[in-house]
Amino acid sequence: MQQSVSSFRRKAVCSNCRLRELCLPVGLSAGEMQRVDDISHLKRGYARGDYLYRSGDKFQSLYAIRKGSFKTQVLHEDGREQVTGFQMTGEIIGLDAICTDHHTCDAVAMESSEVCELPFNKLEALSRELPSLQRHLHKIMSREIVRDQGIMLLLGSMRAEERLAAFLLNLSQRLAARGLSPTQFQLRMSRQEIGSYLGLKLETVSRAFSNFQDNGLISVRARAVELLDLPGLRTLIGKQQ
Amino acid sequence: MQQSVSSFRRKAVCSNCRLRELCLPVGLSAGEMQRVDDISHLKRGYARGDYLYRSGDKFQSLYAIRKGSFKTQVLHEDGREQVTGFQMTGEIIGLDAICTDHHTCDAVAMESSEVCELPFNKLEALSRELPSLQRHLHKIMSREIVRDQGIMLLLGSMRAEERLAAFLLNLSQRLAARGLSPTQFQLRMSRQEIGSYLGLKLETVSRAFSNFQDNGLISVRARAVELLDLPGLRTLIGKQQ
DNA sequence: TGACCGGTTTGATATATGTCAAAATTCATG
DNA sequence: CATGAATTTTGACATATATCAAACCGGTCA
Repeated sequence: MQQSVSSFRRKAVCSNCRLRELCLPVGLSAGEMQRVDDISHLKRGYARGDYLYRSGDKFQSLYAIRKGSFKTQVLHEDGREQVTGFQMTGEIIGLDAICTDHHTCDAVAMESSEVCELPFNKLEALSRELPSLQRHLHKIMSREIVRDQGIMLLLGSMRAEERLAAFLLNLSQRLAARGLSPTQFQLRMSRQEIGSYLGLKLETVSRAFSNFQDNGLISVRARAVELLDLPGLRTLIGKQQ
Repeated sequence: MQQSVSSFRRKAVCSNCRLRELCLPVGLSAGEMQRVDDISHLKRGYARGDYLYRSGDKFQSLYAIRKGSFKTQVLHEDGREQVTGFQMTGEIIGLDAICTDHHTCDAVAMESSEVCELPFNKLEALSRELPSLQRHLHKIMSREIVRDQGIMLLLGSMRAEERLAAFLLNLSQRLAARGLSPTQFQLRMSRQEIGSYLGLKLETVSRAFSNFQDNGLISVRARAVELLDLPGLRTLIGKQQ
């Protein structure tokens, strides 16, 4: 299942993977962009539940999500597992694996998805030639560190409803950045997965959703969410105790 | 206070900052090592409480801790602050700032400390020339991402005593890697700071310490800690509920 | 040495979230 | 459209951790 995926290489065609719009939007000339395209190749046909990679897999490539979305999760020895992130179109996935040459988490498709595979050796070689690519790669890695710190803050010092509000606002902002509706969307993940990500039990997540709805902040039916009061959600965050 | 620090440049002297032993232990020839030394310079005289950098400061350099230890902390708008890490000798600090060109957290000395400043532009230029340096830099950034994911797991799914056990074992392991006693050491941080890092209140941290002591796992008096039963501490982690 | 002062420990109590269980809803399938 | 499985919601109750408060300790400075 994991490998039931067709893989194309179209050396000649620019924006093979639409990297331009996706993950490398800055500072590269058309010619430089072409060279990144040349080393990347498209992988299509990931269905909900398919693994992009598994914890322990040999590290070869980074992946730019071209369509769809993935979740990443780490498994503790004792069976506990935790979702460490939800990634959507345009985001880069696989950075965790560089340090050990093996992936440290699973990446699982949450819907029908496509990715651009970026062989890391080639990406490194190219970034030695192209300083702006090099800098961009560093920024992507740094952004991941900052993102993780934000989640640490969330997990370490926010209460349940603050966490959910922060989560919804973050989703909203990322959708907006992609030109999608920032107030009306379909969640791709279950209450269980949201809870795992936010360090909460699924019942707590569900109650927080209901509570937001009762207070007119959102409208929610199963996975269909509408954010009715963005400022209201924002002020929720930071309410100590 | 922050800038009451003397800064030396010793171009000619190799291992200016003992980078060899510190943070770049692999894959570089002596000559290559020398070139890293050449771009770095030592900054000494940080006392407990001194800032290495503050959130918002312009990003210029990474820092390799040469002596002593630092904590990093992020501040939420509403005044909440959270410790995101404790860094000790040989560790690299400042990676968060690359993505925005500004630091996103404070770095504060926890004791008398020294660092090697590594101007990032020069480090990037050099790593374009030296593939093994480039790879090493990527590994350092990736390791930080993996470390953060571990903390997310800790904050998201461990209970108070598991968190403290994980914290103590992590300290122990890092001390061992530096040839220091892994079972007997002086904590550099307060219960408050440990609590902030672990997402707990200081009283909860204190109770967990006492509890470990009552169970013969550790011996603790204020900041002096002795780990008496490492396997016991390890089995503590993973005890669901 | 003594007296402070910040940090730490301990106790009593409150509360947010977890747990368990059942009902309700949504989704997939034939 | 009907059936059943999976997910979500809701309720009652349990519990881990937070909160508040007081006592205790250890290092610092006169």
